[in-house]
Amino acid sequence: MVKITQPHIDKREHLINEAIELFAEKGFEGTSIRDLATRAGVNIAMVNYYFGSKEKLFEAIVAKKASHMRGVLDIILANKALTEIEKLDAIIEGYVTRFFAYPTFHRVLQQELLVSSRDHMHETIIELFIRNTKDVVGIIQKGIKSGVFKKVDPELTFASIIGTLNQVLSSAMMCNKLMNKPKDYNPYDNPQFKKRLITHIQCVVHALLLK
Amino acid sequence: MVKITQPHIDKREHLINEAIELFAEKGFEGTSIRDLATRAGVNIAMVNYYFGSKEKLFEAIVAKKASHMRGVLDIILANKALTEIEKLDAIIEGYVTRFFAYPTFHRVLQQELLVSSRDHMHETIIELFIRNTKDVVGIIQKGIKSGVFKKVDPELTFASIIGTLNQVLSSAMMCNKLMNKPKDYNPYDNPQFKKRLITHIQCVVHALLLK
DNA sequence: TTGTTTAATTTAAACGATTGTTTAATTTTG
DNA sequence: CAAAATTAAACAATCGTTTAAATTAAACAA
Repeated sequence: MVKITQPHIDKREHLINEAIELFAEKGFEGTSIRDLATRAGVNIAMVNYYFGSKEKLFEAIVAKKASHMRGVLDIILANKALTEIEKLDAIIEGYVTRFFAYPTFHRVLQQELLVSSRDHMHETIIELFIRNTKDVVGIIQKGIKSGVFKKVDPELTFASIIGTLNQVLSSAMMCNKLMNKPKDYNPYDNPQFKKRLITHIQCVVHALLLK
Repeated sequence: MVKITQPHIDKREHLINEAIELFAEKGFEGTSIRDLATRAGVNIAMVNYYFGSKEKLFEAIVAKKASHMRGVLDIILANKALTEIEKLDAIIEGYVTRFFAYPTFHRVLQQELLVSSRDHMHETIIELFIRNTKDVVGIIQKGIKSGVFKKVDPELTFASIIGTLNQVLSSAMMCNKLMNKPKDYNPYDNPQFKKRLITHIQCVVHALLLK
């Protein structure tokens, strides 16, 4: 007898992945559990069975995926062989690579940053951002103190890095219009576009910081 | 006899303004018409009476407020006395001023850019962005051709300008944490912070473009 | 001004549909 | 056989919207 349903190794993970796609497209409130259950091919009750509630599913999503950039940052920060500007270059590449690998997830995070009604979730995401911000700001400040960097605004410089990336990530349709690609094209699958973005942000940081 | 209700010159406008605040805080789907009616001090039926539907209320919001930057851009573009870099500086100041004057409205727009489920609304907002993008990109390309600007990526340069601004705008709580302000502080009311942001973005553009 | 008529506004109540969640029975698994 | 997973069905609550009656405002003739 042939199995009709896919052999999901971990149904929890499958639900999380499908939820990210739906949340990114329709938003958290705009996505119903029935939408999700249908799309994931499971019963309506399974979401509450696995996660307890819709909101806890959201927390599970954040808990599972949001801390990845921490590891990347820690490795770069611990690398004594890198100069400050090389660290920043590596961080930029790390961010773009990560965001391009999971564009829908980071769209969900951005949505939650904009919507402040789910207080706990909002603060959790901000905490993550703040820690990363302080690390990058620290590198910039160190470079300024040692005289390698010009005296810029460290916090807003990081805002420019992440902001540029988020701007590109916020709407695929907009990217496609600007690149004359068809409407349903996925710009985040395009390695040339990814390279172009990395180069641009690095250029911005170089121009702003290096004397 | 004293009037109990406030003398709203235009109830339509009052509803729009309250809706912007609620949509910015809770999102479009996260805001119920009952929420809005209660907050605005009107009956539940009034939203549909004035706008026809919740979605048309949203369209009314966009139609009323979204085209303002066009006028600002047109004036700057038509000013023959300005050099390219002066135009860009003026555009940056215009954008920051506008966004700081109506931070909640622009948060609503950003949300709608992230959520692509309401197709018509999504495209409308993108059209507005695209037009403005093309104008700014045009200035940068002109500067590059005449040899005044370095050969940068014009589209992504605009993404950096708007992206930096949107990043700052996306969460007041984050701004406050970075500036060591209390949780309920409104950073967009702070003229020094506004000046700081204008200066930073202009610095970025100068560093990136000027030889 | 006056009273009358018509239109615009506002209201409370109800509409059906959909929401997240729970239940209790059933099937699958180890 | 016991535990875990899955199901269909129902739960109360809330959603956007509509209705039909009540109120207010505007228009107009006398």
